[in-house]
Amino acid sequence: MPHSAKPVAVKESRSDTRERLEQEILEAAKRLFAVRGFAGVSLDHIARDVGTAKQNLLYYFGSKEGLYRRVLHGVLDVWLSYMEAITHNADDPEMALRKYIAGKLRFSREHPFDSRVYANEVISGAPLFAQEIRDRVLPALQADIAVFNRWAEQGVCRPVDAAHLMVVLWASTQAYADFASQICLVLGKPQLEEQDFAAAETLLVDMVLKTVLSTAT
Amino acid sequence: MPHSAKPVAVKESRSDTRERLEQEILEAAKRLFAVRGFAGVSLDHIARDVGTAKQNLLYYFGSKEGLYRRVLHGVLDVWLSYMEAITHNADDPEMALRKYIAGKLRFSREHPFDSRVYANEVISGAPLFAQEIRDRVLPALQADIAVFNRWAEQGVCRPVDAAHLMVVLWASTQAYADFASQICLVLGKPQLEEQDFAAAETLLVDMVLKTVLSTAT
DNA sequence: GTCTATATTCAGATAGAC
DNA sequence: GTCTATCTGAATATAGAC
Repeated sequence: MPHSAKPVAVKESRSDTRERLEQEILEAAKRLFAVRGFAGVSLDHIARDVGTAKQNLLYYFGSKEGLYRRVLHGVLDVWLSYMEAITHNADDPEMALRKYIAGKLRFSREHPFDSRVYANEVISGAPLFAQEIRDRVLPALQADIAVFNRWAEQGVCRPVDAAHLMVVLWASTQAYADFASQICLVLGKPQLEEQDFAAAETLLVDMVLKTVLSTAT
Repeated sequence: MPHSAKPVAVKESRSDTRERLEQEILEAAKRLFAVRGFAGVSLDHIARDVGTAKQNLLYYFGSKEGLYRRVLHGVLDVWLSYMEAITHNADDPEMALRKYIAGKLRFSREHPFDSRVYANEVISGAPLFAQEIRDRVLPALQADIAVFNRWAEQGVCRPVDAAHLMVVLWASTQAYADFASQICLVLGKPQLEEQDFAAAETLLVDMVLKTVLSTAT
């Protein structure tokens, strides 16, 4: 590219490069934090993974904790984007539940590292994450629970303990990311395949619909 | 105690002291590893917690990894002791499932740190634990799955995907230990109480029995 | 068996040249 | 903005006195 290119274009190109490198760093950090936890990963570790020096990570993110917070923030963005099925289908319980389960399992399949970073943080008592969970996750969960309760009032579904049902759905679907290594051992295969997620979805949908929609009280 | 006490008694008393201190160290290490992970805890940390010096931990356990392995081994002992409900009630599906769910929830309630150490290790891909899981956990799980399949053959329960049902049970019950901090946020209380575990048990038993025992195919 | 002292490695973070 | 060099603290582990 000739040096006569417009300064604006050059500037954008440079900031694009920086943007891309930042994203690469965040992705690598996510993968490593997911497996070894915050304390188990060094900046050197991450830097080598993306082919740069740890000083650059500090230049970009200020500190290791700063980098980790950025990772957490991105994880939560992804996490929340898969959470909207229930409130977006509030007029059709069966559809809402089917889509919610399918979406959460897709999250586990497509973003296993995000799921594990989240799990690690929650297991630790969410020391850095608590406020963000309170501000962003809790409202989403409570909206879902409110929808369940409305369904029960309207008589379109059985009165269930919505909070605990959410725990079951949440734990069962995320297990296919967080505890994949053990599920693989049980299934006797090196890694989970599409059919395993399909089988999980069939079972979970069956269980939940039987519980929530059955006519018997 | 006079010095004329029998040497054997003295010896036993001393090894008892050592035994007790070792147990104290293992308990403290378990609590800390559960929350901060293997890399997130230093020997100093653990030593201060039990009121001794880190050199003693090294004297007792050889290395940090040695201590961690001992913790893992103990965790697995506890974990397995709560797993026997299904094979011990193989002639009564409803009883077996009720007892299994109740037992796993009791494990989460009574041994939350064991559960979290186990979870941390599995999320990391069980680098130190894989062999022991293969040798001790897998046979137990496969025995449970075999019982399910036998029930289906005998027609006393619906043909379910037993492996995935185990995942749901396992994940849902352990969530009440591993993800307690988030469940507390959702329930709006500082910590889980007996009634929360009771509500979880009611819902899970309801879901599983509806799925496994309902007459419709 | 327990304590003091220390060797050694490695981490996060900073300073300064370019 | 990126690199080399370095500071500082902390961690595992060992040696040796008592």
